[in-house]
Amino acid sequence: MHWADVLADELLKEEKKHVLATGITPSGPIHIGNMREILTTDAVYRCLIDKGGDGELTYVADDYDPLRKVYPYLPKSYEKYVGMPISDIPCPCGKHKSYADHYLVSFLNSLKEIGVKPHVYRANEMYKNGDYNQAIQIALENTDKIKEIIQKISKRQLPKGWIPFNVRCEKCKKLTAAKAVLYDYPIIEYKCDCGYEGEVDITKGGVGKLPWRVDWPARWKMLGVTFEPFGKDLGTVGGARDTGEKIVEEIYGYPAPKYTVYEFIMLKGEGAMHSSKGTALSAGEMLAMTPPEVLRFLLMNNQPGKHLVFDSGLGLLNLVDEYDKEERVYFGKEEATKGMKDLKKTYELSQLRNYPKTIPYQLPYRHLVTLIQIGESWDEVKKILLRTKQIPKDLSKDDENHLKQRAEHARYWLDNFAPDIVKFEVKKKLPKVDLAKEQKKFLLALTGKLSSVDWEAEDIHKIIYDSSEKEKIPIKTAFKTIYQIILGQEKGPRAGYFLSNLNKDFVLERIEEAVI
RNA sequence: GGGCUUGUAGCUCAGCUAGGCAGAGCAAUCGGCUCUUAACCGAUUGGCCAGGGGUUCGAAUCCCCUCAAGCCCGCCA
Repeated sequence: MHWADVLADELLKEEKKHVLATGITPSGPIHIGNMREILTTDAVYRCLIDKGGDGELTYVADDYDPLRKVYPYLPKSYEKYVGMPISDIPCPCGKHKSYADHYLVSFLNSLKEIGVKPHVYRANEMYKNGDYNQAIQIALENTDKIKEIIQKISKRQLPKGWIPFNVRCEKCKKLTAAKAVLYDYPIIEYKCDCGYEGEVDITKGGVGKLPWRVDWPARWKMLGVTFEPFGKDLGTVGGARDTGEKIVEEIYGYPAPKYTVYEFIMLKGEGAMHSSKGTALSAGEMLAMTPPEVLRFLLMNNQPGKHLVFDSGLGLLNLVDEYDKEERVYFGKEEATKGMKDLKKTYELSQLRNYPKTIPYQLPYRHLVTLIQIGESWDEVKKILLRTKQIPKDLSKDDENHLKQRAEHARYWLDNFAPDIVKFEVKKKLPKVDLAKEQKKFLLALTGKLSSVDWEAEDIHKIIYDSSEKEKIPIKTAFKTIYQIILGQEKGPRAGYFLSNLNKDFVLERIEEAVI
């Protein structure tokens, strides 16, 4: 059984409306590791609905969290904002409503692109609307109990006078600097490090925030959360999950949600991704270089507890191939190889929305990578594909869009991540090369045969061999010569296919020019 | 110190959430066609399933112990 089905079954033991929650703090670029949380939950959600359950997928952006420090990717001037809620800090690029939105908006766009549609909550609005007021009041009434729970389970000593609420100083706007002096419902008197002394009324929204270890359980109760996964960093004994479980049950009188712990995603060669350390690829970038169904496939095909290595180099091509193979097997075009697990479910969960009824038109991705380096626009690529009969004339609109979309991803990958070995450029003019006599002889033989041949990959391929044999030139030199005069480099894509995708007259003229 | 995950062919891994013949891909070797850019096709080789114990008619699979590796926690979230 697919892991998502196992989790969904677990939830279905209780017949009620399930709230499947995810939450991420948009304090930096949101990366694919964070995306795993959402896609994992989305998978369970889909399985739940498939099985006839009732559920909702939610995403809480904790944008009321204070900025912890000036991250490496921030200007030094942000020093003055440290401690303020990230929804109250100006946007680094100036185009968004706030610092939080700067990262959140692009992540929400990525979610849309990858086919996830959660109900989005913003913590700053929930606090300011007063949604948290009751939870805050209950927390403050139970200060001693909460303190005891946290101290006992996390083995952490909390300071004297600690209360489960961080007041936001009215003067310096920081959540991290004010110390409560006295609590007398509904007023908290406080003294801030900035020198200000004041009081806030907790029945008014947005005057402060519950600390994380209390905020989380409060939110479970408030939203009726029944399932929420979390990363392995939070899964540790004595961590927020442990204290949260106790707090939600004993203070808020609500059962702790079910969960799964998910592993991190490593970037090949760079270790785990951390938004704060800058070793992260943003979800946006990852999606720009990877077709969305393929990215989903990567996560759906692996249990959440398995750590993944994302290879933004050549490994990406293999991943796409693997997906395409899965697709062929799903539609019965190919035998399953042993080891393909939960093939049907995995494929279906990889789809953005509706499952296709017939197999989408497939073009080998590696070949597409070559083609888009020959044709500058999709129209040109399409022309080549039609001319060489690599796609049928009556290709459906959906299939064309699918290919076009893949071409865009491949293009982004080539421009930003692909290793040089797969890159080339068809030079508009003959590159400067000193050809040896034997190379010219080979070209002469080649051009004579090429001019009279059908412009087919196999035939061209054969002619290259014939010519090299006839002129007694090593085949390696023959290929090298072709690449030199067309690409200005010594290696290139498989010659037969490559040339057949170029215009015949162009190739003949180029050879002629080179021989002179 | 604690937690999680992993350990299966030379490499990367599936099989573990139904206990029932040990599996794939790549590499290697041989052949086809002098074969380019992780692209061809066919065949062959390759394993004490980390080690030990237990449960069972039967264990890679379930339980316990040991060893090794990776990551996380022991600031904040």
